[in-house]
Amino acid sequence: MNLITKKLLKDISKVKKENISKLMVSFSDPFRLEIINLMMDGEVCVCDIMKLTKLSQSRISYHIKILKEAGLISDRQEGRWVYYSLNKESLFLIKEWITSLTDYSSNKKRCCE
Amino acid sequence: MNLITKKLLKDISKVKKENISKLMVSFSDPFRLEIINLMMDGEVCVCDIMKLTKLSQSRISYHIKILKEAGLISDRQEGRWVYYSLNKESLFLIKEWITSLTDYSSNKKRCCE
DNA sequence: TTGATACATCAAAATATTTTGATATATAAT
DNA sequence: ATTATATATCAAAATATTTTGATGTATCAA
Repeated sequence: MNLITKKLLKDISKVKKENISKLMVSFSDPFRLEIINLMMDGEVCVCDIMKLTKLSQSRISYHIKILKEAGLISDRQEGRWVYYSLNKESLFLIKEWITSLTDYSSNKKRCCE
Repeated sequence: MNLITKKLLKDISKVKKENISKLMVSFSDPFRLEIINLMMDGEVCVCDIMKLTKLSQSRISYHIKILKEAGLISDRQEGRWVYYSLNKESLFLIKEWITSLTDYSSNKKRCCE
């Protein structure tokens, strides 16, 4: 990896560090993973999630809030219902970050002697 | 997405669900992200991390343990030192999972009326 | 064999996250 | 107007994670 790439990556990571961290937190709960999974089939409302998971309403709202604040999902209100869906931009951001980890990490051996 | 792809994905996700979950948890702490970042330059020992981050030794060992149990890092002992490095296989696993999220999630609109 | 270094582990304390049940708000139907 | 539905928010309780400081183990050097 050359210096320019390295600098670029550093700049990117500075801007995105907080974002990444929040996104990662949003992935770190099994129920949130489950909710994310449901959203793969398209928009869902809290009531859908209730039916499909048997989680309580406030519990779902809590996790939805975490996902929303991380920017992982978007919402659209229509009458009484709020429809949530995955925000692909955020997913790309994470993919990009993971890719930079795999592509630019060194295999250099260390020796403390 | 056709049915075969869908079934395949389901099978993959069944096997990897626990793995993914653990990997995601391992990413969810800012200090662990920092440690991961250090490992991009190659192997590091706990003593390196101590110098570079000012975290206490037991604190680092704790986070290292989380990362190791998630399968995100590998270790190699040499004398008194243990060298840790990123496990690229795990990174690929995550990337693959994120990719499946972006590639196979639907934009279908929902309507509760 | 003694002392120093590198790291792991442990239990207790500190802190953070999650769950629960109650209440609030907004929309819509009667 | 009143009632029902969908969701958000809140404070308290339950749980989980993280930090700390102490102690343990293994390796090496003197």
